[in-house]
Amino acid sequence: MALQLIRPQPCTDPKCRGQHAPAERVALAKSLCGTRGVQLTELRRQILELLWESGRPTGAYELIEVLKLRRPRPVWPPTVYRALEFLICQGFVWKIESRNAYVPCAHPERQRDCLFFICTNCGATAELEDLRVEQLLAENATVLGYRVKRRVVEVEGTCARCIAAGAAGAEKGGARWKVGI
Amino acid sequence: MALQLIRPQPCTDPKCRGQHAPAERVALAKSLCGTRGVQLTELRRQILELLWESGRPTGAYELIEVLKLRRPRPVWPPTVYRALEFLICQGFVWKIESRNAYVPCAHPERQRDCLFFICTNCGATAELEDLRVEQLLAENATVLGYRVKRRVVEVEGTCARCIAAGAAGAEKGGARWKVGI
DNA sequence: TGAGCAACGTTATAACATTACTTATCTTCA
DNA sequence: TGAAGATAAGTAATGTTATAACGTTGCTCA
Repeated sequence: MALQLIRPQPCTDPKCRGQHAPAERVALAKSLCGTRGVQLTELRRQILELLWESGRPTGAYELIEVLKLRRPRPVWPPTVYRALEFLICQGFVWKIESRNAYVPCAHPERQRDCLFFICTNCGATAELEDLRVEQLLAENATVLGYRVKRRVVEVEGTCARCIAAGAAGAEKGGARWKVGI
Repeated sequence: MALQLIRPQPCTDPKCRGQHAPAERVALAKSLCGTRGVQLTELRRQILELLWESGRPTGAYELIEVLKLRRPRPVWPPTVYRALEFLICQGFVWKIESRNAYVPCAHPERQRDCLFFICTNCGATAELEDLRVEQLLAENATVLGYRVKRRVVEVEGTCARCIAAGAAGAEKGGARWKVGI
């Protein structure tokens, strides 16, 4: 059951102009798991790959659909949610709270909270770090007396491609998986 | 069916050290609705009041429970979601995306995106504006070529009171409504 | 050889949200 | 007055997202 559509994707972090192939990112995750003494099992690997292939925030139930087609036996929600929890804990995946959907993390080796820019038209998601934002949030937290655990920064808008295409509410989809074989 | 527990709450925006009573905030909403030519109906007003009373992000189904007790006839999800949509559109309520829950807006007259600091222990939520954060996000959006529509900034942590109380995962609740009469 | 553990399977259900259609209420103007 | 239109709310059903609770598998290691 070979995977389809493994192709490079531009890294959306301006600090990293390179290109990342999903396979390469999955290999990095595998390697980090080795270092950390945890397992990137087949299911976990498969979910991480699917997220890389998708190219947009993807819901758990969408993943379940695809996994049902690609795996010998059907997969149920708790299984997928457990795998997602693992991937999130290890820093390989982010949850986009404003969409109840998941995206792969471009730089799991970094382990910092990121900002996300999400195109409401095509779903394209850009992930980046900005320490200045983190600093401002920390500063505000101090003023309020809060001890920070997690930052959720999600900016919804329209991406450059969709602006160029004049799209401001036309299509809704985004990438789709080639399923089967 | 008079409301209980209408008491002042500290404004969590450092730019505004005053105290806001829920009743006063509801009156402001009423007045703004008048100006805008829209109606703050009984149901909408009641939901806004409940959110002010609650003192923490409150889910739609929790509101439904209370409304079922306080209103002559039961209330169903679409009714509440419609009212919430109205309140959000008018800037009287925010949705906390990371919790699928709702909080009243301390300054509906302002109409800007806010930052939220949410205590994972007691639910206390601080709302504030920081133009510097907005600017940084705008700057990043420009670099990425995104046109910004909405910002979601939610910082999870522990509030000063819970830190002082040594609580780092004990209770889970927060304010509760006095229901009835 | 069976205790301990991590991962996954399975059923059921909780929690959050929307669709589609109906009914009520209010306004306005012929 | 009362018909037409607009706005809001009622209701049943359903869709979507997430977790609880318990069982099974397969591996490791004493």
